[in-house]
Amino acid sequence: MHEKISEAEHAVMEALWEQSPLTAADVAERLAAGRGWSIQTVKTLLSRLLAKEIIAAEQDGRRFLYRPLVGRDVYVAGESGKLLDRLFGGRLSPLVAQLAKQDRLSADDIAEIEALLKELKA
Amino acid sequence: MHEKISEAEHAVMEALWEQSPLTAADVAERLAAGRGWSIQTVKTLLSRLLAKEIIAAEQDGRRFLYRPLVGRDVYVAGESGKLLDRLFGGRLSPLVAQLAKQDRLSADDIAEIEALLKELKA
DNA sequence: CGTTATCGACTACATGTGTAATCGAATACG
DNA sequence: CGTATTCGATTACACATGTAGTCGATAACG
Repeated sequence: MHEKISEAEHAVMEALWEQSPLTAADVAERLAAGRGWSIQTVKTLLSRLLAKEIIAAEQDGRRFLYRPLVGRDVYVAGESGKLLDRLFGGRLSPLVAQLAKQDRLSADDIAEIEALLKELKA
Repeated sequence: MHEKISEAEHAVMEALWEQSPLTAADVAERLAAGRGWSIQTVKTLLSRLLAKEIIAAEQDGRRFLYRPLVGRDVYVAGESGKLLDRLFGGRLSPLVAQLAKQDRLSADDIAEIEALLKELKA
């Protein structure tokens, strides 16, 4: 089992999931928009992810190329599962009900989910 | 806007959402099963929640009776929304797809969600 | 070849979090 | 009435996290 990914680390992972391998500078550049971190910050986060064995680094001359060891789908599955377990007793329908109450479901969403469910029953 | 509720604090909140008002000792007793915290730990968490104005305390003789200031539904809505935004671009259908892939949807779940959606369209 | 930019490694430091221990006041028990 | 228990408040302390700065080595530039 891999260790916890913090919020800031998650931002780094998103960059690596979008494309990899990348150097620290690449990652920093991709995150510059949203987060405005210094390159040092990005390097620290990469080191921590490396220590947690959530990414791997391959040496390329003087620098490293980083790549994810954990797939985005695995991460997303874990996080979704945790939320469901913590807040909804592991059941999805209360979540759907909750989101409906928040008006976070568009007609398109509803149609899409219905199609998905129909697929599942088939 | 209220502040962040940590994992440990969330456990305390669940006790208070289930019943309130409660004394620190009551809360500790209810959490004894799952977490096995010392009473001091529970008191610290209550103090922190109080400082964050997530709960309120009403004095009752020498001790306090604690009650939530933030409803469970509000908390749950916030957490669900954050997860959806962070991992699914704010859309629900990819989450459903994800959970389906994990086999976390029983036939009952599917039926229930379909009923919910039908309701929403009406 | 000398200077500057850059690399990874190490260090820093405030704040949040988990998990209590201690303390002085008050109360309950005997 | 004296002692043990309990209360809330204050303090403690290690580890996680966000956010860098510094340092010694090296590479790129002029």
